[in-house]
Amino acid sequence: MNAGRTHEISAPGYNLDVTLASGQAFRWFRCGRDWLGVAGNRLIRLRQVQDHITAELIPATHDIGWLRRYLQIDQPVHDMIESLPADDLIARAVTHCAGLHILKQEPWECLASFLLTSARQIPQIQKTISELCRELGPPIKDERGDTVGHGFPPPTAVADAPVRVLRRCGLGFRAVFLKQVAALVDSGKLDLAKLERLDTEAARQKLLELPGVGPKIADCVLLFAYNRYEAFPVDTWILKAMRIYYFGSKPVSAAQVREFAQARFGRFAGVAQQYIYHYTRTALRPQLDLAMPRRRRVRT
DNA sequence: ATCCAGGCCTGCA
DNA sequence: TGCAGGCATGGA
Repeated sequence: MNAGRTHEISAPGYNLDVTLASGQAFRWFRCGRDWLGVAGNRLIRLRQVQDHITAELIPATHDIGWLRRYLQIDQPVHDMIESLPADDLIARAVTHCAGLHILKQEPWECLASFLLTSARQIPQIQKTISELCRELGPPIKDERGDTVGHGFPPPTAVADAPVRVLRRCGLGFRAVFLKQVAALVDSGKLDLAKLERLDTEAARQKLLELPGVGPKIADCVLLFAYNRYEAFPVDTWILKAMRIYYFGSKPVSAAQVREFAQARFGRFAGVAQQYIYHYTRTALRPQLDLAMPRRRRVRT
């Protein structure tokens, strides 16, 4: 083993699989028992065995404090969950996703990534982001100088890229939004570090001013980059599940569901959201298709 | 072929 | 304020 290349992290109560598979971050891929991904401009291989996570990093480093922080190893999710109402949906989700943690991602990457999520499926999002990084991201080199991956492109790189290049990565209509937001960050008109100091509602308003960012994406950034655990993103899956479990399948709006969740789940609503989201997508999906079948075209 | 995807923006009532 | 249609692109 090269010095600084592999590390052992004690992580009792942590479930790496559900955490990385739950659609918070889009640069992780399961590789047998391992997870392979890029974070902090390093290629990282992670494997959990019982209460320990092994991390292999390229380039090597002795400082894994930032990785602990990214994974939120010390996050007291158990205590947060205890504070949630123990109703049927929460109980099922918490059991199904035991050990799921909320990551703490770099704000620019998180914002840019979720800008690309609208009206797309997760595998497609992953593919697009991979393309974007390969096209515009800084190369990651191993000790022999070979390129083994790419970091996430900084705002400057995206702001300077022609829309045509972004489109080539598969961004579609989101290309213009991403370029505009990148320019705002690059110029300093949007200071993502400063959002950390604002209260959640003020930060949310700032995010909502951005082109292509609405309530759902803003809440994702608040939750996954700034760890504002009260933020409750309402996507199509959350909407379906919440309608069924709390509204008797009535077609309530996303805004109504969000208001309801804020009141019911309180300061850890976002944690509840991620558990419900992953549970719904993995365990509940077939039942949902049954409960709300796709509309068939009516023949005339 | 048609619908939908971790939505958002615009235009119209 | 609320809602339908449009937006690029690809998978089911």
